[in-house]
Amino acid sequence: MTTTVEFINKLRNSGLRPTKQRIKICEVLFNKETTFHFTINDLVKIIETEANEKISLATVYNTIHAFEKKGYLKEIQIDSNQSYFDTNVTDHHHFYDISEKKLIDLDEVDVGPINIKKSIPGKKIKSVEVLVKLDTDNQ
Amino acid sequence: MTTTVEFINKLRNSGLRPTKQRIKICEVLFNKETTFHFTINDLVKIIETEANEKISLATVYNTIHAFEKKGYLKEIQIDSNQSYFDTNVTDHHHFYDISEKKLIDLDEVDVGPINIKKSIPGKKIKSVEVLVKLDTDNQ
DNA sequence: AAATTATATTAAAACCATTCTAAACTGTTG
DNA sequence: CAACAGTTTAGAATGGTTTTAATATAATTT
Repeated sequence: MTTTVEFINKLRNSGLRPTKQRIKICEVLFNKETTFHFTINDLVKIIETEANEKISLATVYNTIHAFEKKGYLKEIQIDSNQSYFDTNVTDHHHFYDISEKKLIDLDEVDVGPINIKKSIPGKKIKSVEVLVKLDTDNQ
Repeated sequence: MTTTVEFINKLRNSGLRPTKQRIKICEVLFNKETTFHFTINDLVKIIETEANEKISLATVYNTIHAFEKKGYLKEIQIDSNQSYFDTNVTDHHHFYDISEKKLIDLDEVDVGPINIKKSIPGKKIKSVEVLVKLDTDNQ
């Protein structure tokens, strides 16, 4: 449980003005028991229902991108035309359930270490992402 | 080197009518020394310059999706708003060079086996994709 | 606490990759 | 060759995301 004041400080410390909209989005994203995955559309709906408020789409996009840049969110890319975001910013991989269009976290131990043996001169590895696609198992 | 007749047979055998456009796209995609990665935009440009022909965008999309469904192409998803395709349909992973927006193949041996230790009831693993993002290495 | 400045929000328009539409065209089959 | 089913096409539509430029709000200065 994080208080509004703590979100305000967190925002200010990151150089983001603690506006009403940003605080609301913080509360919606970072006051959950567990981390979760969402699309922008999901988030807008959550804000409308859970918080019974309306934040313009542009602001939602701006805020999410600002939070991502600050490292409070991670973007995950799937074979889809929309972006998924994850409030779990620790290093981990994902299942993607194709039929339900849902992401499921994989712990580091579920995948094991991945050691990339090839390297490209002048380039360094920024991230290693594993995406495991799941299908319905009809025997 | 594959002849036009061979492409015609390949198409017919897959239940795809060998139209002028599909044959041309086969030649552009599958008559190269090596496999490669491309976007729809890349492909349209290649057709226009290399083959000096014009195929409507809708046809290019239709054909690429048909080829993908038949297993002649693989789609690769990157943190981008456009799809990449790969003429290399063997099991392999990728580097993604962020600054150059280019994909580079990783052989199976460059990554090693990945053993997913978690499973979801009623779901089976359809694919395991590793994407290694590369940044410029300025020491 | 008012005035000033800098930043954020907003609705609506623009953007752009992709898909759809429906009319014209082409390969196939008998 | 006629008839049919599948294919191509230009242009319109779609939908997620970004831009615009006017308005509002937070921070800073006076």
